[in-house]
Amino acid sequence: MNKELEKNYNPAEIEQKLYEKWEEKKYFHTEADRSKKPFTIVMPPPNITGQLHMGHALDNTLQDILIRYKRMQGYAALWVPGTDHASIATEAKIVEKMREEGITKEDIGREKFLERAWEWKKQYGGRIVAQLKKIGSSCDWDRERFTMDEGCNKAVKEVFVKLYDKGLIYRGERIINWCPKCLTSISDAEVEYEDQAGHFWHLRYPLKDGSGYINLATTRPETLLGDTAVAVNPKDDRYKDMVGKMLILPIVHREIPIVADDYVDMEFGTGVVKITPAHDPNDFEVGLRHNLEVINVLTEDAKITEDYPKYAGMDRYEARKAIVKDLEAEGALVKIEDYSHNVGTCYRCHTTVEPRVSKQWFVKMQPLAEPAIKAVRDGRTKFVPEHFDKTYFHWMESIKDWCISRQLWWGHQIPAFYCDDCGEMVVTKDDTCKCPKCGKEMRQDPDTLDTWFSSALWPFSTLGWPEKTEELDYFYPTTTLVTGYDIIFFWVSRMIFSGLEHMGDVPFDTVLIHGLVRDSLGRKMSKSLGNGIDPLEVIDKYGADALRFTLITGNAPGNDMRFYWEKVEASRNFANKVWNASRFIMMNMPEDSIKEVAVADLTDADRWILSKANTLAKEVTENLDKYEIGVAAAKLYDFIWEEFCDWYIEMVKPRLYNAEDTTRDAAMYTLKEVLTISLKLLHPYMPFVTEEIFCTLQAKEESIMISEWPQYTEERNFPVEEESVEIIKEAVRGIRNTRAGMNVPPSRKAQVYVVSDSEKIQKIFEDGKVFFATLSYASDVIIQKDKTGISEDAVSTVIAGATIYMPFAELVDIDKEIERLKKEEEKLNKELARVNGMLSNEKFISKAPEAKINEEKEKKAKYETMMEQVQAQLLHLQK
RNA sequence: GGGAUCUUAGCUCAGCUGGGAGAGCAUCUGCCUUACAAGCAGAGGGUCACAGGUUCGAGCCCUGUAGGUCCCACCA
Repeated sequence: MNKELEKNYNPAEIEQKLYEKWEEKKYFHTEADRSKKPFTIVMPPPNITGQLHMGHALDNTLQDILIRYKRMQGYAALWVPGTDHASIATEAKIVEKMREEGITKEDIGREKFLERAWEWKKQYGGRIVAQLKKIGSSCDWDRERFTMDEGCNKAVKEVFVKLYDKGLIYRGERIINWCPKCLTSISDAEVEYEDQAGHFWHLRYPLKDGSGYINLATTRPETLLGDTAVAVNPKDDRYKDMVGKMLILPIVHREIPIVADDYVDMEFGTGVVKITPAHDPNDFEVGLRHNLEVINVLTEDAKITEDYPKYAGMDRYEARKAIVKDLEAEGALVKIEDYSHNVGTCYRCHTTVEPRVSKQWFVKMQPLAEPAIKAVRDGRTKFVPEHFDKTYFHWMESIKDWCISRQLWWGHQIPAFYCDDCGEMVVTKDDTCKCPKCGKEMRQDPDTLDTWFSSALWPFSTLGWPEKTEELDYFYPTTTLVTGYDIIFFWVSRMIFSGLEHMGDVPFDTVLIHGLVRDSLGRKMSKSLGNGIDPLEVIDKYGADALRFTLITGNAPGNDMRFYWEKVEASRNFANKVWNASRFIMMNMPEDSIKEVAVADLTDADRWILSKANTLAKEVTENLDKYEIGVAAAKLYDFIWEEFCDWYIEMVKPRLYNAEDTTRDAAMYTLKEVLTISLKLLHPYMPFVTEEIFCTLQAKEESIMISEWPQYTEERNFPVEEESVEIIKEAVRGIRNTRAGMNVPPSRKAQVYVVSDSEKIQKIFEDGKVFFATLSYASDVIIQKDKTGISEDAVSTVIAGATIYMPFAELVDIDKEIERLKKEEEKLNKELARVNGMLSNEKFISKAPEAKINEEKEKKAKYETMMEQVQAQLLHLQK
């Protein structure tokens, strides 16, 4: 024994050390190298306010697996990391912190506020980066970016000015979604709808001429203050005569008209809608069509304005109560109904959003969306799983203009300047601007841009755009984008149209979509529920490899998964299995290096496992190329644990323990070879254990990270040997089964007779005698062509072409043995019935592919011989 | 209202282009066999939601039904 590993794998001690080594050696750094093919991933930038959660852990594990795999395959594999300034989230946190100190934004002013924000960034921006390192992310930290760094700022301005000049960015007074808590506009995508229990207040508005009333219902009585009309459907006979008449608005006692508009659904309610253009997007549209006045009744924090002294200063819900009370007093309230409806809330703070008319900046979406839809339709960008393209199309096809201005300070300030004297406006990349008309210093628009405006440029801004860099030329378009389905709208779609618009090409070939990590009850992990599991805690307890493996196994792309500690434990056990198999191999490794062994000197068992490993390399590679990451992981798990550890290592033990064995070198060679292949294939999934073992095993090599990815080769394909070993495995399983059924402990060895008249089978067992004996707990293996000399009461097991007998000294329970054989007979009968059914079906014979037919014929022959053997044995025992 | 997706063992989930139902955990029975008890050898357990259809053949493809999850949508 020359190299020693501890009995159990202890990740804590190893991970930190290895990560530091990798960073030091610059393995993560990638240059544009024309002799290689590029493989590029840009990391979805986590928010600087954020802490690593399971979503990040999953997202980054997937990316790291792909990057490590491609790097080993010899690609110039670049993974660009970075963080997002997250304007609204960060600003909210800073404001909150200031509130605790008793100060407001306005108290300190924009400049001082931004100083605080940068301070915050300095303090917390690094936190998430450190956490990403903990899970083993092999990103190129030399290229780390920030959405508000100099380069990104430049890109943002460039894009803004370019789109403005093309007429694709405009400023206008529109009704937008306003968050009364964050005090900013938000885009349509940032509104989350939730069902809320509310009421339907049925009101009646009197006609001015005193000829009666019109009944209508509303969920928001307080907006009545801003009503400037009532609308009915033009086809509605009930109200035909009333169109054009005037109503007296209750409480306010303003005269408002009855207008006819198609928007009104005759079937719904009374078929009458009150129109409040300032506080409802549909009403706004109706207002535009009928030239109605827009009366704003709410302040920016959703309180009634000074225009209505009785309610001034009340927030919208207080005002609602007061107004309902007054309506009742005035006799305008008909009835109140319970009603559940969909209410828009702010995706950040979940305050009910208030539609509000204001002057904002917008991106004109139609011209940008069209090529973006086409790009995905043409397959220039593919979603995995594919069906997410439907989500994308649906959104893109019904997209409205994107409100990009925010009434926030933390972010990219809009590069538009106004002249306070003459009202001139200039959009420019310059930091300051003089009025082209009157020469006066202009004032920059105080608003900032939506956070997603800068992240939309991420795939090219991080590579140097708008400069023409070598990186941009070489690494763009990026290869794969890995992200959750929850941000297809926010981010993926915007990157696609931005890439097409500014780079003239899609930003990535493939979008790999993953689901959410939920708790063990299937609930979303959330702060408010307190059910979140900290990935760092998992790493501390079980290691990063175990966490990574847990997150990607047993899960198909795009599907949500549940987090179970038991699953982490199973993954940890797997890491430990790999560790111990390696430990075993190294314990038996000779001091001097292992000899190269010629193929001719390999035993069937060696060829069998080499062949299996060879196939594994092929399959894992194919699976990874198809983004079937979980499937590949399962294959690795099965191969390493079952084939390699439970079978091959056990097969090889007698050869290792016997110094005289002439095939000892071949065994050592094969063990090391298969272990190395396994480690390499496993490395993208479990980078730490594999590196630690690899460096001990392959003393001459620097790191598994930069070693070569195993490739399938014809020379390692041994179908004949595979078949032979599988026959012996079948015999071993039969023997173990028989023994277990009789409760014979492994320590109780027995003679094992292999009886077969097939020379081929005799030879297989002759060649595999050494390991067959160990695996079947045999004291001795005797191979012969008939039953000569085998005790009458020997128990048996049947495989195709051979019957295996185990005479035990003591009496065995004959009845039990008969019962077991009968069960066997029954099973074979069923199989034969199935095969015969197929083969006697004329249509099957005429239509099924020939290979399939032959396969079934072979099975039939096999079952028939087995059946004969079982029946012979039964007959013998029943005598 | 539209769309997506799911329904497979007690639980959580895999199942690639249609060709004899799998894993992990749990349960049961034996084993401290000198790599690993975080282990080894066995066992039990499934009308693949339901109903049709296509096919020689369906967990997989098509249609419908039921239930769950999610997304989108202006029904006041």
